[in-house]
Amino acid sequence: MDQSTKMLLFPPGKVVLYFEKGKVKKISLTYEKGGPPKEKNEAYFQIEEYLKGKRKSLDFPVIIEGTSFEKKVWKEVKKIPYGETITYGELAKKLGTSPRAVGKALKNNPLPLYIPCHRVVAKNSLGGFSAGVPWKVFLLQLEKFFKKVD
DNA sequence: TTGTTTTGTCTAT
DNA sequence: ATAGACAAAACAA
Repeated sequence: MDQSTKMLLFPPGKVVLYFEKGKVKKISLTYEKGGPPKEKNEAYFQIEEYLKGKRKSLDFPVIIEGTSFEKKVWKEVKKIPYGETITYGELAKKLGTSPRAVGKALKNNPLPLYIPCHRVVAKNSLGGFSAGVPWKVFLLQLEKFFKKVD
């Protein structure tokens, strides 16, 4: 990881991006305070727009490292449309595996937001979130709010 | 509602 | 090999 910087919007904290060879390798959601990003690049720009509700999909160069199973899960998660949710069980069914295994893979997601694992919820509750449930709640509400807007 | 069992994958012995 | 941990779900009572 050769660079990282931070950005703050109104959310629970700030978003930190880690790069390698110019590609985003890890996205970290924290609860610290921080200012806007000092480094401007496409990934920051897109995430900033996303957090303002002005952008509904993220697409920038990333490096994804994980087991083949995890990659399979993450790929499926990336298909979930903005503002919509799916349950661990439904996702597991699509992949021919178990909800428990899906949760485990999502927990390991190195690129939250880019891989929108916040859109995966439990059948009768929110389910968990590696960065903490408040972030999940925030992201779901953000998308619910901006879903209708152009 | 609450426990208890079932479940696939991963990590660490 | 095998045992234990999980961002879950299904079931019994």
